[in-house]
Amino acid sequence: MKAFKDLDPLLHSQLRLAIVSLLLGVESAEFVFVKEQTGATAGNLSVQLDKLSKAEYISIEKSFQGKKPVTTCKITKTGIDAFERYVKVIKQYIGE
Amino acid sequence: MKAFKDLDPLLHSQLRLAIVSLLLGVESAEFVFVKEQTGATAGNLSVQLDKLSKAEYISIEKSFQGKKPVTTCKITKTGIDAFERYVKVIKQYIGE
DNA sequence: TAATTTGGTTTATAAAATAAACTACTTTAC
DNA sequence: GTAAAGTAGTTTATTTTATAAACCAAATTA
Repeated sequence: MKAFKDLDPLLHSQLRLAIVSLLLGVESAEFVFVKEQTGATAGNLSVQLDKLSKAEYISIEKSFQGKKPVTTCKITKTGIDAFERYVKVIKQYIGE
Repeated sequence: MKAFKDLDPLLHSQLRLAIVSLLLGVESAEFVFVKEQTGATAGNLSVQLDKLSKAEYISIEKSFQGKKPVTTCKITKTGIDAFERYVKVIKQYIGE
């Protein structure tokens, strides 16, 4: 049974998957960097980071670097676990 | 660069991905079978099959088995190619 | 000091998923 | 034979998501 609901809908989104995948490879990343790497618009990115943050898949810290506001994102344990589950399911789909 | 738009949006949908993945493993499949395997509602399935069919990722044939209408789905070359591209991209995301 | 850039957020619009209602039969029960 | 229930879907309406556009505040540059 390939129940389509098995794929975590929070991760199964073009942009959110790219974000989480990116964050997995780094200690943390700033808003602007994530924006550049994913090619997302700032608005879209802001919304999706918020969703991931509310689910506690990532943590977000706001600070200042000199006078510039800096938004720093970091994946959480919850996020890593969810991603690993997602990978297991998607692998069944792509037959690996 | 993990541009989030690289993931074919037609395939990057919970249900449509499940459908295409399922069809890849069989010669062809009937509506009711796909519905059972994916756990989709008939309405949702009807809509998504239509989209895949319009993009020519699958072909749909309607016939009768005795007196019952039967909708038979089959993946096309276009669908297989699109799926293979999708797999390449998603693998970059899940780090394989 | 007026435009431009930076780093975002908020709000509006477009697209997708889902559910509900409906169609067109067929089968079963009375 | 006819009323109720089942099968195999489609169509339409509603809700949820994704995306884009508009906006804001502060800083920088011309």
